[in-house]
Amino acid sequence: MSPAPPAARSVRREALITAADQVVQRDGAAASMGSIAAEAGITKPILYRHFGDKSGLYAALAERHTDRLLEQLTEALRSEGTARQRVERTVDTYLASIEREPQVYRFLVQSVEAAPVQGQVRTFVRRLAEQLAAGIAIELGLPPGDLRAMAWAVGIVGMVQGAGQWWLDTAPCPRAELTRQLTELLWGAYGAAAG
Amino acid sequence: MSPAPPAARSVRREALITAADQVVQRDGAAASMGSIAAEAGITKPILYRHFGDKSGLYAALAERHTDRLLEQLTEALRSEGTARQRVERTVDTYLASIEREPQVYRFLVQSVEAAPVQGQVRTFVRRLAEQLAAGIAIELGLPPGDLRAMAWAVGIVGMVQGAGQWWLDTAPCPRAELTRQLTELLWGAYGAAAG
DNA sequence: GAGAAGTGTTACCGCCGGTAACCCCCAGGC
DNA sequence: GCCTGGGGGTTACCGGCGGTAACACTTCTC
Repeated sequence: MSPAPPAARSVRREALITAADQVVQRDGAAASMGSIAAEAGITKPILYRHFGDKSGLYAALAERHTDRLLEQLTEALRSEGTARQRVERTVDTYLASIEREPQVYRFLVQSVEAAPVQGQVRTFVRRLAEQLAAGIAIELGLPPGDLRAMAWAVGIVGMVQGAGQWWLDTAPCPRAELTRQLTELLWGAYGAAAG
Repeated sequence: MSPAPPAARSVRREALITAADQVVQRDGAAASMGSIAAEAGITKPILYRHFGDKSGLYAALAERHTDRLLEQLTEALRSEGTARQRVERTVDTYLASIEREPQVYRFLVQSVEAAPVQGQVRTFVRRLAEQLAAGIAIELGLPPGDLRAMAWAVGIVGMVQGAGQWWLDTAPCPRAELTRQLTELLWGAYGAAAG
Protein backbone atom coordinates (compact mmCIF):
# COMPACT_ATOMS: atom_id res chain seq x y z
CA MET A 1 0.00 0.00 0.00
CA SER A 2 2.49 2.58 1.14
CA PRO A 3 5.57 2.91 -1.01
CA ALA A 4 7.14 5.02 1.75
CA PRO A 5 9.26 3.01 4.20
CA PRO A 6 6.96 1.75 6.96
CA ALA A 7 9.80 1.46 9.46
CA ALA A 8 10.62 5.13 9.22
CA ARG A 9 7.33 6.07 10.79
CA SER A 10 7.85 4.00 13.90
CA VAL A 11 11.40 5.20 14.45
CA ARG A 12 10.15 8.75 14.04
CA ARG A 13 7.37 8.00 16.47
CA GLU A 14 9.85 6.82 19.06
CA ALA A 15 11.87 9.99 18.58
CA LEU A 16 8.75 12.07 19.17
CA ILE A 17 7.98 10.19 22.35
CA THR A 18 11.53 10.80 23.51
CA ALA A 19 11.15 14.51 22.84
CA ALA A 20 7.87 14.54 24.74
CA ASP A 21 9.58 12.77 27.61
CA GLN A 22 12.24 15.45 27.85
CA VAL A 23 9.74 18.31 27.80
CA VAL A 24 7.50 16.63 30.37
CA GLN A 25 10.45 16.01 32.65
CA ARG A 26 11.60 19.59 32.23
CA ASP A 27 8.33 21.54 32.27
CA GLY A 28 6.01 19.19 34.13
CA ALA A 29 2.50 20.56 34.07
CA ALA A 30 3.43 23.33 31.66
CA ALA A 31 4.33 20.92 28.87
CA SER A 32 2.22 21.81 25.86
CA MET A 33 1.87 20.24 22.46
CA GLY A 34 3.52 23.28 20.95
CA SER A 35 6.60 23.07 23.15
CA ILE A 36 6.89 19.32 22.59
CA ALA A 37 6.74 19.87 18.86
CA ALA A 38 9.39 22.56 19.15
CA GLU A 39 11.61 20.26 21.18
CA ALA A 40 11.31 17.65 18.45
CA GLY A 41 12.13 20.28 15.84
CA ILE A 42 8.80 20.05 14.07
CA THR A 43 5.35 21.57 14.31
CA LYS A 44 2.10 20.59 15.93
CA PRO A 45 0.19 18.92 13.09
CA ILE A 46 2.88 16.25 12.77
CA LEU A 47 2.40 15.40 16.40
CA TYR A 48 -1.32 15.15 15.87
CA ARG A 49 -0.89 12.99 12.81
CA HIS A 50 1.13 10.52 14.86
CA PHE A 51 -0.80 10.41 18.11
CA GLY A 52 -4.26 11.70 17.33
CA ASP A 53 -4.45 14.01 20.30
CA LYS A 54 -2.66 14.87 23.49
CA SER A 55 -4.13 11.88 25.27
CA GLY A 56 -2.62 9.60 22.67
CA LEU A 57 0.81 11.08 23.08
CA TYR A 58 0.70 10.91 26.86
CA ALA A 59 -0.61 7.37 26.73
CA ALA A 60 2.26 6.35 24.47
CA LEU A 61 4.76 8.00 26.78
CA ALA A 62 3.26 6.34 29.83
CA GLU A 63 3.23 3.01 28.06
CA ARG A 64 6.92 3.23 27.33
CA HIS A 65 7.72 3.73 31.00
CA THR A 66 5.31 1.16 32.39
CA ASP A 67 6.45 -1.46 29.89
CA ARG A 68 10.02 -1.05 30.99
CA LEU A 69 9.13 -1.22 34.66
CA LEU A 70 6.91 -4.22 34.16
CA GLU A 71 9.76 -6.00 32.45
CA GLN A 72 12.06 -5.47 35.42
CA LEU A 73 9.40 -6.53 37.89
CA THR A 74 8.53 -9.64 35.92
CA GLU A 75 12.15 -10.65 35.95
CA ALA A 76 12.32 -10.22 39.71
CA LEU A 77 9.10 -12.14 40.20
CA ARG A 78 10.42 -15.10 38.23
CA SER A 79 13.85 -15.15 39.78
CA GLU A 80 15.25 -18.00 41.80
CA GLY A 81 14.77 -18.53 45.51
CA THR A 82 12.00 -18.92 48.05
CA ALA A 83 8.69 -17.12 47.71
CA ARG A 84 9.75 -14.67 50.33
CA GLN A 85 13.02 -13.94 48.59
CA ARG A 86 11.25 -13.31 45.32
CA VAL A 87 8.72 -11.02 46.93
CA GLU A 88 11.45 -9.09 48.66
CA ARG A 89 13.40 -8.77 45.44
CA THR A 90 10.35 -7.55 43.53
CA VAL A 91 9.45 -4.96 46.15
CA ASP A 92 13.01 -3.75 46.15
CA THR A 93 13.05 -3.51 42.37
CA TYR A 94 9.96 -1.34 42.45
CA LEU A 95 11.31 0.93 45.13
CA ALA A 96 14.65 1.16 43.38
CA SER A 97 12.91 2.24 40.22
CA ILE A 98 11.01 5.10 41.81
CA GLU A 99 14.12 6.08 43.71
CA ARG A 100 16.16 6.20 40.53
CA GLU A 101 13.63 8.15 38.46
CA PRO A 102 11.29 10.05 40.72
CA GLN A 103 10.23 12.40 37.92
CA VAL A 104 9.04 9.47 35.86
CA TYR A 105 7.17 8.18 38.86
CA ARG A 106 5.52 11.52 39.46
CA PHE A 107 4.55 11.78 35.82
CA LEU A 108 2.87 8.42 36.03
CA VAL A 109 0.97 8.71 39.28
CA GLN A 110 0.55 12.44 39.74
CA SER A 111 0.14 13.19 36.12
CA VAL A 112 -1.29 16.42 34.86
CA GLU A 113 -3.22 14.80 32.09
CA ALA A 114 -5.13 12.39 34.24
CA ALA A 115 -7.15 10.25 31.85
CA PRO A 116 -4.68 8.67 29.45
CA VAL A 117 -1.78 8.27 31.84
CA GLN A 118 -3.91 6.85 34.62
CA GLY A 119 -5.33 4.45 32.07
CA GLN A 120 -1.88 3.13 31.25
CA VAL A 121 -0.96 2.95 34.89
CA ARG A 122 -4.05 0.95 35.65
CA THR A 123 -3.43 -1.59 32.95
CA PHE A 124 0.11 -1.79 34.27
CA VAL A 125 -1.22 -2.53 37.73
CA ARG A 126 -3.59 -5.07 36.28
CA ARG A 127 -0.90 -6.88 34.34
CA LEU A 128 1.45 -6.91 37.29
CA ALA A 129 -1.28 -8.10 39.61
CA GLU A 130 -2.20 -10.87 37.21
CA GLN A 131 1.32 -12.19 37.17
CA LEU A 132 1.53 -11.97 40.91
CA ALA A 133 -1.83 -13.66 41.30
CA ALA A 134 -0.73 -16.51 39.09
CA GLY A 135 2.30 -17.02 41.31
CA ILE A 136 0.23 -16.88 44.47
CA ALA A 137 -2.27 -19.36 43.08
CA ILE A 138 0.50 -21.80 42.27
CA GLU A 139 2.12 -21.45 45.66
CA LEU A 140 -1.14 -21.90 47.49
CA GLY A 141 -2.49 -24.63 45.25
CA LEU A 142 -5.44 -22.56 44.14
CA PRO A 143 -6.95 -22.83 40.68
CA PRO A 144 -5.62 -20.24 38.22
CA GLY A 145 -7.70 -17.10 38.21
CA ASP A 146 -8.87 -17.72 41.76
CA LEU A 147 -10.57 -14.73 43.29
CA ARG A 148 -8.59 -14.80 46.49
CA ALA A 149 -5.29 -14.84 44.66
CA MET A 150 -6.29 -11.86 42.53
CA ALA A 151 -7.64 -9.91 45.51
CA TRP A 152 -4.43 -10.48 47.40
CA ALA A 153 -2.35 -9.57 44.38
CA VAL A 154 -4.04 -6.22 43.79
CA GLY A 155 -3.84 -5.57 47.53
CA ILE A 156 -0.14 -6.31 47.60
CA VAL A 157 0.53 -4.14 44.58
CA GLY A 158 -1.41 -1.32 46.19
CA MET A 159 0.45 -1.77 49.42
CA VAL A 160 3.84 -1.38 47.78
CA GLN A 161 2.56 1.51 45.71
CA GLY A 162 1.17 3.33 48.74
CA ALA A 163 4.24 2.75 50.85
CA GLY A 164 6.44 3.76 47.93
CA GLN A 165 4.66 7.06 47.54
CA TRP A 166 5.05 7.84 51.22
CA TRP A 167 8.68 6.80 51.18
CA LEU A 168 9.41 8.95 48.14
CA ASP A 169 7.79 11.96 49.79
CA THR A 170 9.38 11.66 53.22
CA ALA A 171 12.49 9.49 52.68
CA PRO A 172 12.39 8.30 56.29
CA CYS A 173 14.75 5.35 55.92
CA PRO A 174 16.99 3.55 53.45
CA ARG A 175 15.33 1.51 50.78
CA ALA A 176 16.33 -1.86 52.15
CA GLU A 177 14.71 -1.07 55.47
CA LEU A 178 11.34 -0.33 53.89
CA THR A 179 11.60 -3.42 51.73
CA ARG A 180 12.15 -5.51 54.86
CA GLN A 181 9.25 -3.95 56.73
CA LEU A 182 6.84 -4.48 53.89
CA THR A 183 7.89 -8.08 53.43
CA GLU A 184 7.47 -8.72 57.12
CA LEU A 185 4.04 -7.16 57.04
CA LEU A 186 3.11 -9.43 54.18
CA TRP A 187 4.46 -12.42 56.00
CA GLY A 188 1.99 -11.90 58.79
CA ALA A 189 4.02 -9.95 61.27
CA TYR A 190 1.15 -7.63 62.06
CA GLY A 191 -1.42 -10.34 62.56
CA ALA A 192 0.96 -12.39 64.65
CA ALA A 193 1.79 -9.48 66.90
CA ALA A 194 -1.68 -7.99 67.20
CA GLY A 195 -3.44 -11.26 67.79
CA MET B 1 -12.53 44.13 61.52
CA SER B 2 -15.10 43.46 58.86
CA PRO B 3 -18.46 45.09 59.32
CA ALA B 4 -19.92 42.77 56.73
CA PRO B 5 -21.33 39.57 58.19
CA PRO B 6 -18.45 37.12 58.37
CA ALA B 7 -20.73 34.10 58.48
CA ALA B 8 -22.39 34.95 55.20
CA ARG B 9 -19.19 34.47 53.30
CA SER B 10 -18.62 30.96 54.57
CA VAL B 11 -22.18 29.84 53.95
CA ARG B 12 -21.90 31.24 50.48
CA ARG B 13 -18.62 29.47 50.04
CA GLU B 14 -20.21 26.18 50.98
CA ALA B 15 -22.97 26.79 48.47
CA LEU B 16 -20.39 27.40 45.76
CA ILE B 17 -18.60 24.19 46.62
CA THR B 18 -21.90 22.35 46.42
CA ALA B 19 -22.55 23.83 42.99
CA ALA B 20 -19.07 22.81 41.89
CA ASP B 21 -19.75 19.34 43.20
CA GLN B 22 -22.86 18.99 41.09
CA VAL B 23 -21.17 20.20 37.92
CA VAL B 24 -18.16 17.98 38.45
CA GLN B 25 -20.37 14.96 39.04
CA ARG B 26 -22.40 15.79 35.98
CA ASP B 27 -19.78 16.92 33.48
CA GLY B 28 -16.65 15.24 34.80
CA ALA B 29 -13.64 16.40 32.87
CA ALA B 30 -15.63 19.03 31.00
CA ALA B 31 -16.44 21.00 34.15
CA SER B 32 -15.24 24.55 33.64
CA MET B 33 -15.18 27.57 35.88
CA GLY B 34 -17.77 29.21 33.69
CA SER B 35 -20.22 26.34 33.93
CA ILE B 36 -19.70 26.06 37.68
CA ALA B 37 -20.41 29.75 38.06
CA ALA B 38 -23.53 29.38 35.92
CA GLU B 39 -24.67 26.45 38.03
CA ALA B 40 -24.31 28.61 41.12
CA GLY B 41 -26.21 31.43 39.41
CA ILE B 42 -23.29 33.86 39.45
CA THR B 43 -20.33 34.77 37.29
CA LYS B 44 -16.69 33.76 37.21
CA PRO B 45 -15.00 36.58 39.13
CA ILE B 46 -16.99 35.70 42.24
CA LEU B 47 -15.65 32.19 42.10
CA TYR B 48 -12.15 33.54 41.74
CA ARG B 49 -12.61 35.91 44.66
CA HIS B 50 -13.57 32.98 46.86
CA PHE B 51 -11.08 30.34 45.79
CA GLY B 52 -8.26 32.17 44.07
CA ASP B 53 -8.07 29.85 41.11
CA LYS B 54 -9.38 26.56 39.85
CA SER B 55 -6.93 24.63 41.98
CA GLY B 56 -8.30 26.30 45.08
CA LEU B 57 -11.86 25.39 44.23
CA TYR B 58 -10.98 21.81 43.45
CA ALA B 59 -8.92 21.53 46.60
CA ALA B 60 -11.83 22.80 48.67
CA LEU B 61 -14.17 20.33 47.02
CA ALA B 62 -11.75 17.47 47.58
CA GLU B 63 -11.25 18.52 51.18
CA ARG B 64 -14.97 18.36 51.84
CA HIS B 65 -15.14 14.78 50.65
CA THR B 66 -11.96 13.54 52.28
CA ASP B 67 -12.91 15.14 55.58
CA ARG B 68 -16.20 13.31 55.62
CA LEU B 69 -14.61 10.00 54.75
CA LEU B 70 -11.87 10.43 57.29
CA GLU B 71 -14.49 11.05 59.95
CA GLN B 72 -16.23 7.78 59.18
CA LEU B 73 -12.97 5.86 59.08
CA THR B 74 -11.78 7.35 62.34
CA GLU B 75 -14.98 6.25 64.00
CA ALA B 76 -14.53 2.71 62.71
CA LEU B 77 -10.91 2.66 63.79
CA ARG B 78 -11.84 3.65 67.33
CA SER B 79 -14.80 1.34 67.68
CA GLU B 80 -15.06 -1.49 70.20
CA GLY B 81 -13.76 -5.00 69.71
CA THR B 82 -10.54 -6.81 68.92
CA ALA B 83 -7.89 -5.35 66.66
CA ARG B 84 -8.98 -7.65 63.88
CA GLN B 85 -12.60 -6.63 64.23
CA ARG B 86 -11.70 -2.97 64.09
CA VAL B 87 -9.52 -3.45 61.04
CA GLU B 88 -12.26 -5.39 59.30
CA ARG B 89 -14.80 -2.73 60.15
CA THR B 90 -12.56 0.05 58.87
CA VAL B 91 -11.83 -1.71 55.61
CA ASP B 92 -15.50 -2.34 55.12
CA THR B 93 -16.32 1.30 55.83
CA TYR B 94 -13.89 2.40 53.16
CA LEU B 95 -15.20 -0.05 50.60
CA ALA B 96 -18.79 0.85 51.44
CA SER B 97 -17.98 4.48 50.85
CA ILE B 98 -16.54 3.98 47.39
CA GLU B 99 -19.38 1.61 46.58
CA ARG B 100 -21.96 4.18 47.62
CA GLU B 101 -20.42 7.12 45.79
CA PRO B 102 -18.21 5.91 42.96
CA GLN B 103 -18.30 9.27 41.19
CA VAL B 104 -16.86 10.95 44.26
CA TYR B 105 -14.20 8.30 44.43
CA ARG B 106 -13.31 8.76 40.78
CA PHE B 107 -13.14 12.50 41.23
CA LEU B 108 -10.70 12.05 44.05
CA VAL B 109 -8.34 9.47 42.62
CA GLN B 110 -8.74 9.86 38.88
CA SER B 111 -9.23 13.55 38.95
CA VAL B 112 -8.91 15.72 35.92
CA GLU B 113 -7.18 18.50 37.78
CA ALA B 114 -4.39 16.41 39.17
CA ALA B 115 -2.40 18.74 41.37
CA PRO B 116 -4.83 20.16 43.95
CA VAL B 117 -7.03 17.13 44.29
CA GLN B 118 -4.15 14.72 44.58
CA GLY B 119 -2.69 17.01 47.19
CA GLN B 120 -5.81 16.73 49.31
CA VAL B 121 -5.95 12.99 48.79
CA ARG B 122 -2.38 12.65 49.92
CA THR B 123 -2.90 14.60 53.09
CA PHE B 124 -5.97 12.43 53.65
CA VAL B 125 -3.86 9.31 53.27
CA ARG B 126 -1.27 10.80 55.58
CA ARG B 127 -3.78 11.64 58.29
CA LEU B 128 -5.44 8.26 58.05
CA ALA B 129 -2.11 6.47 58.10
CA GLU B 130 -1.01 8.44 61.13
CA GLN B 131 -4.07 7.39 63.09
CA LEU B 132 -3.60 3.83 61.99
CA ALA B 133 0.08 3.93 62.86
CA ALA B 134 -0.71 5.23 66.32
CA GLY B 135 -3.06 2.30 66.86
CA ILE B 136 -0.51 -0.19 65.57
CA ALA B 137 2.19 1.25 67.78
CA ILE B 138 -0.01 0.90 70.84
CA GLU B 139 -0.99 -2.65 70.02
CA LEU B 140 2.56 -3.72 69.36
CA GLY B 141 4.08 -1.79 72.23
CA LEU B 142 6.18 0.37 69.94
CA PRO B 143 7.05 3.96 70.76
CA PRO B 144 4.70 6.50 69.16
CA GLY B 145 5.90 7.62 65.76
CA ASP B 146 7.83 4.41 65.27
CA LEU B 147 9.01 3.94 61.73
CA ARG B 148 7.79 0.39 61.40
CA ALA B 149 4.29 1.34 62.52
CA MET B 150 4.14 4.16 60.01
CA ALA B 151 5.50 2.04 57.18
CA TRP B 152 2.96 -0.63 57.88
CA ALA B 153 0.18 1.90 58.13
CA VAL B 154 0.86 3.51 54.77
CA GLY B 155 1.23 0.05 53.29
CA ILE B 156 -2.10 -1.05 54.67
CA VAL B 157 -3.84 2.07 53.47
CA GLY B 158 -2.35 1.56 50.04
CA MET B 159 -3.41 -2.05 50.05
CA VAL B 160 -7.03 -1.23 50.72
CA GLN B 161 -6.90 1.59 48.22
CA GLY B 162 -5.44 -0.60 45.49
CA ALA B 163 -7.83 -3.45 46.12
CA GLY B 164 -10.73 -1.03 46.30
CA GLN B 165 -9.90 0.42 42.91
CA TRP B 166 -9.75 -3.03 41.35
CA TRP B 167 -12.96 -4.06 43.05
CA LEU B 168 -14.75 -0.93 41.90
CA ASP B 169 -13.63 -1.53 38.33
CA THR B 170 -14.40 -5.22 38.07
CA ALA B 171 -16.93 -5.88 40.85
CA PRO B 172 -15.88 -9.52 41.10
CA CYS B 173 -17.46 -10.31 44.44
CA PRO B 174 -19.65 -8.87 47.19
CA ARG B 175 -18.09 -6.31 49.45
CA ALA B 176 -17.97 -8.49 52.52
CA GLU B 177 -15.98 -11.09 50.64
CA LEU B 178 -13.25 -8.64 49.68
CA THR B 179 -13.17 -7.26 53.20
CA ARG B 180 -12.59 -10.77 54.54
CA GLN B 181 -9.85 -11.55 52.04
CA LEU B 182 -7.98 -8.36 52.78
CA THR B 183 -8.20 -8.88 56.51
CA GLU B 184 -6.94 -12.41 56.14
CA LEU B 185 -4.07 -11.21 54.03
CA LEU B 186 -3.18 -8.69 56.69
CA TRP B 187 -3.38 -11.33 59.34
CA GLY B 188 -0.65 -13.28 57.70
CA ALA B 189 -2.56 -15.77 55.65
CA TYR B 190 -0.23 -15.38 52.71
CA GLY B 191 2.95 -15.75 54.66
CA ALA B 192 1.58 -18.70 56.56
CA ALA B 193 0.54 -20.48 53.40
CA ALA B 194 3.52 -19.63 51.25
CA GLY B 195 6.08 -20.43 53.92
C1' DG C 1 -24.85 64.03 51.03
C1' DA C 2 -20.05 62.25 50.29
C1' DG C 3 -17.30 58.56 50.20
C1' DA C 4 -15.57 53.88 51.52
C1' DA C 5 -16.25 49.19 51.02
C1' DG C 6 -18.19 45.08 49.48
C1' DT C 7 -21.00 42.64 45.68
C1' DG C 8 -21.77 42.04 41.14
C1' DT C 9 -21.16 42.36 36.01
C1' DT C 10 -19.15 42.95 31.31
C1' DA C 11 -15.58 42.70 28.47
C1' DC C 12 -11.28 41.53 27.60
C1' DC C 13 -6.32 39.00 27.28
C1' DG C 14 -3.26 35.18 26.35
C1' DC C 15 -2.66 30.57 25.69
C1' DC C 16 -3.71 26.00 24.49
C1' DG C 17 -5.66 22.01 22.01
C1' DG C 18 -6.98 20.99 17.58
C1' DT C 19 -7.69 21.61 12.44
C1' DA C 20 -8.17 23.37 7.61
C1' DA C 21 -5.84 24.82 3.95
C1' DC C 22 -2.01 25.08 1.44
C1' DC C 23 2.97 23.97 -0.23
C1' DC C 24 6.72 21.22 -1.86
C1' DC C 25 9.16 17.45 -3.40
C1' DC C 26 9.63 13.32 -5.67
C1' DA C 27 7.86 9.03 -7.78
C1' DG C 28 6.30 7.22 -12.07
C1' DG C 29 3.15 6.66 -16.33
C1' DC C 30 2.74 8.54 -21.00
C1' DG D 1 9.89 16.03 -20.71
C1' DC D 2 5.80 16.75 -18.36
C1' DC D 3 2.19 16.27 -15.69
C1' DT D 4 -0.08 14.19 -11.90
C1' DG D 5 -0.72 12.53 -7.34
C1' DG D 6 0.25 11.58 -2.74
C1' DG D 7 2.83 11.85 1.54
C1' DG D 8 5.68 15.13 4.72
C1' DG D 9 5.67 19.80 6.12
C1' DT D 10 4.05 24.47 7.50
C1' DT D 11 1.18 28.59 8.32
C1' DA D 12 -2.62 30.51 9.96
C1' DC D 13 -6.59 30.09 12.02
C1' DC D 14 -10.79 28.73 15.41
C1' DG D 15 -13.18 28.03 19.74
C1' DG D 16 -12.85 27.80 24.42
C1' DC D 17 -10.78 28.01 28.80
C1' DG D 18 -8.46 30.11 32.91
C1' DG D 19 -7.83 34.41 34.72
C1' DT D 20 -8.28 39.59 35.34
C1' DA D 21 -9.11 44.59 34.82
C1' DA D 22 -12.31 47.90 34.86
C1' DC D 23 -16.46 49.54 35.77
C1' DA D 24 -21.59 49.74 38.13
C1' DC D 25 -24.69 49.32 42.13
C1' DT D 26 -25.99 48.99 46.74
C1' DT D 27 -25.33 50.08 51.56
C1' DC D 28 -23.42 51.64 55.58
C1' DT D 29 -21.09 55.45 58.02
C1' DC D 30 -19.68 60.09 59.27
